[in-house]
Amino acid sequence: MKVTINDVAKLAGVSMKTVSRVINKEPSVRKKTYDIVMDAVNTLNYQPNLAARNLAGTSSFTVGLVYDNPNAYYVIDMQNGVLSRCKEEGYELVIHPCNYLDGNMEEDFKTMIKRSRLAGLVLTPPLSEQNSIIEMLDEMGIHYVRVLSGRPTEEDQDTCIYVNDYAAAYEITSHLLSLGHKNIGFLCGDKEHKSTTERLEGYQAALKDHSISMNDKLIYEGQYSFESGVEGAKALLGENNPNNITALLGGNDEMAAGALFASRLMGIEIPQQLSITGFEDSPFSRQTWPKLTTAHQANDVISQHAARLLFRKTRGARNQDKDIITTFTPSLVVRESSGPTSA
Amino acid sequence: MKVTINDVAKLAGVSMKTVSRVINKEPSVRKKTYDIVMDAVNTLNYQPNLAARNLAGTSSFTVGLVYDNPNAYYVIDMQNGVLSRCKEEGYELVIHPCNYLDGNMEEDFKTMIKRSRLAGLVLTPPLSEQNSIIEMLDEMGIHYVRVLSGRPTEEDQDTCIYVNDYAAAYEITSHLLSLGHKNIGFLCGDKEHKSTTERLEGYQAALKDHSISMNDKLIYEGQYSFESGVEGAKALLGENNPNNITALLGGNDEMAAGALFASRLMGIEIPQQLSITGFEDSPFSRQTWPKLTTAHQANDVISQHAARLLFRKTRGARNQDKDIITTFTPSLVVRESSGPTSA
DNA sequence: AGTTAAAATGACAACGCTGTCAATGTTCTA
DNA sequence: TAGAACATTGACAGCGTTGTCATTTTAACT
Repeated sequence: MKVTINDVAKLAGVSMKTVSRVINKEPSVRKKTYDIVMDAVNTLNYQPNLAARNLAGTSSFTVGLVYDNPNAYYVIDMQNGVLSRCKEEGYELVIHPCNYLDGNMEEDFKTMIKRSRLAGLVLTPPLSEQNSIIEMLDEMGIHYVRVLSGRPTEEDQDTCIYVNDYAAAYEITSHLLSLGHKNIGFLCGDKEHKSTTERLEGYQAALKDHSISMNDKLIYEGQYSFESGVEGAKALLGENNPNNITALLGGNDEMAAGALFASRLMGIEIPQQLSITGFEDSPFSRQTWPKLTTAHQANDVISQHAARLLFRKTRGARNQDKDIITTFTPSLVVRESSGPTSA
Repeated sequence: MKVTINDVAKLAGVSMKTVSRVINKEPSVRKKTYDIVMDAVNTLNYQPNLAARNLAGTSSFTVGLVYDNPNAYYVIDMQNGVLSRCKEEGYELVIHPCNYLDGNMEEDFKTMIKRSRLAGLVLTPPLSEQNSIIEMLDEMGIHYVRVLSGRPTEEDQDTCIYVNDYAAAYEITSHLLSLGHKNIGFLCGDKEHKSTTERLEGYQAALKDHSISMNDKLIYEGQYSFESGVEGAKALLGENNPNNITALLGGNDEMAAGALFASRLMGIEIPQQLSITGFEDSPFSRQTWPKLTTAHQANDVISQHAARLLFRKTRGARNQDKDIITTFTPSLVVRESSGPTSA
């Protein structure tokens, strides 16, 4: 029933070690031998045992995905992306949700790493921005790849995948400007997050390029949550909309949905009286009324590339994956929540 | 740097095997010895190596979570529940998203199982309902626990966790009835799913108990998706609401949100002209306008118990966890989407 | 063909743990 | 208090791989 490397070796008439070489795609195996072994592998439907591989080898076949993002859609997409690569490469995925508020995160990490020696980690924002964590990992000598909000100017192209929120925010803002909006509010996330400042800067740059002066009163800092979107919209639009805002940029889809909700409460018609945009294009940007104009972020693709980058690092020479994209720019998706100014 | 069982044994002045006994909580270790060993474990901060354990032992320390549910919130909750138990018990979790449409699911399963021998699987609906899968697992001799929609009448209390959708649907329907609604529509999911038929029966039972006759025209079969919720609401309410429906039961929160969306399109005020209810209490039932009345389903708790049940099976005598709940009934949460009939 | 270097393969000991079974200690019985 | 019965511990092999290093085969030269 259970097929081991020995069974394959016997059937192929070679040594155990040669089979090992074949399944690890090591060089210096004659083509002919390779084929014979692969035939045996296929006939027996052999699957190398992960535990044995992890135990015996210097490198491991387990990668970890670490996240502290409360957004379920985001997490699932990241998981699926990494998982799809893992499957192809014969790796196993260990997921590690965590909470930056928990003081013992460091301990937690160490435990995880001791228990199953890891090939490396994929870190997702906002946790991937925490320098203390990066330092710890460096100290421990753990490989990792970070998914970060940022612009391709930087050069850690070996350990980072960038999501260019700046450019995306610029594009969304430009979209609103082209619809005639002048007073555009921004419901941004927590400023601790890099994505927030990136998106904010993109927004500001677009305004500047259209010669529109900045107004801090149009910016509300929330926490990327639905609730804070509600609060933000109320704060910016309340008391008869003193700043005459005609469009609202949501820091993400949830905040935009919150703004939509608040608009309903205040009797504001969307998009006739107010345009609202989201960010991320999570499924629920299509499940609001009206559907949200947003920036599509291909999280599954992003995480696939993160995994590929990790594998490239991990396996050094054996794997020189060249087509890894390290910068992604979310792209504008126009739906019903944005429209021309009525004025 | 790397602490092994041998280091602990040396420090404690006992044999490797005794340390093994302690960390596995085997009986027949003298209290005094146990304490000495545990002291050594703590001083060295020892973490048993999972790969070695899996390789050497007859039982494994890896459990799998299998799902084919597209609902991200649901999946995350299930993951977190199982994960929290795994952490406590020193197990590792391997997640396995899959697609029942894929023909090669069986192969996929086998591969996963061969690669890392598993202690067992937690199966979630609707995949947990597929008899072919259960048979396959039985054949392969793999332990599993199924999370299923159903009522506690059945007796597989050793391998199943039931979610009593029947009772929950009964409760929601009763809620609507008590608000004065007589013509209550039902936007149900795919009838292939057990949850659909359970919810449908609960709805029908409630109507019956209130002496309201059934009307098939009030039932629309969708696919538990937002889109099908939109379609269903249009179908039932279109052409001037021929059946004079005043309340709509959504098969889940997404369908309810779809119905909400459709109502907007049709100019129907919620809840003044129409009450709409969801099912599951996923985060987005709080992110619609108005917020959804729904049935709260504690998915994380459910999956924790599923994991506990699996561990009990797996470890036989060593673990006689007695407080495992095997039946959960989602409970009514009243929000703004339901109200009294205007009539 | 004879030599040498390089490429391809194999033998065997790890990896860190658990299972088996034998060897001790301990407690109880008569 | 001897002897049996049981509780506690330890020695050692083996889980299925990979790393190391020795050996054989092939290719590349004179």
